Amino acid sequence: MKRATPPSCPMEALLRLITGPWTIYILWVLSEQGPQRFGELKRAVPGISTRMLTERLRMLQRAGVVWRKQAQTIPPAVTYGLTDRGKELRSVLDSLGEVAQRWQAEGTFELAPVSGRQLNGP
Amino acid sequence: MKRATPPSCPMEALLRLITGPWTIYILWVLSEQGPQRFGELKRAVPGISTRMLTERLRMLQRAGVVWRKQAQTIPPAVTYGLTDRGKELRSVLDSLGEVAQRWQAEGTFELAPVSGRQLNGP
DNA sequence: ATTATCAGTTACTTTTTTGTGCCTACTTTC
DNA sequence: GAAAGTAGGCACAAAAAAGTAACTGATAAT
Repeated sequence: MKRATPPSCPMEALLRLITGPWTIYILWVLSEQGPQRFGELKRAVPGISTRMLTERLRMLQRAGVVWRKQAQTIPPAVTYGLTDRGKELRSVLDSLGEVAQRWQAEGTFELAPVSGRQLNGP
Repeated sequence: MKRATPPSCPMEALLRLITGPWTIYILWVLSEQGPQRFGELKRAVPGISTRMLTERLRMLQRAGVVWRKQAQTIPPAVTYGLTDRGKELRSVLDSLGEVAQRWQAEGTFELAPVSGRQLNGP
């Protein structure tokens, strides 16, 4: 049956963006290591499949968070990087990571997902 | 086959927590409206199923973000609320919402999920 | 001459997640 | 005396997400 679609929230889009497996990992690599080519990125995010990487990048691109530059050479060379918007996002991730680390340091943060999906992040 | 499990990230647990449908919505209601009983909460989060609400609350509870007080009356009365840790999380959500609203105001933030799961938030 | 590289795309399969409906057991209300 | 509310639990089915493998097309290297 259809999935319930409750009223939308100002954060919904943003969360839909950074949510989902690999996404933050990708953003992280991109902001730490700078613009990368597809293959580099794939190697930098160990375990990700081509399909997933493509999909996530397309999503981030559509959201205007990541740019894509394609050189019409053979073989093709495609480079991805963070847009200005993407860098704004980075600051959010930083503050998120801050709390995460604080909690981790306190050590009391146990997390046994019941039905939580895998997140796959760095 | 098994899902790929790449190296873990300091933010993984935190993201796994606030990720997933309804979760932020629930946290939001709890922090805006204060402690609530199960039924109230369910009505405050329109469209959520009993199963989902229970599951999310259990998860948040295990993470120490939400407390649960059960009155052994008949019928039973169970109340949920944010712990101190949960309130810390709130500040993160606030800053997240800040960026979200800014982007929304700019209007350039389009988001057509390719294979993004539903997030279901307020 | 076969193979590898690049950046994907497509189709197919499996795994995970979510919704639905039915049940509890007692009390208060219509 | 039947119905509704309370806080869920359980089993089953549907839907969505992610993995896998095979394919693209031209070139460069072995």
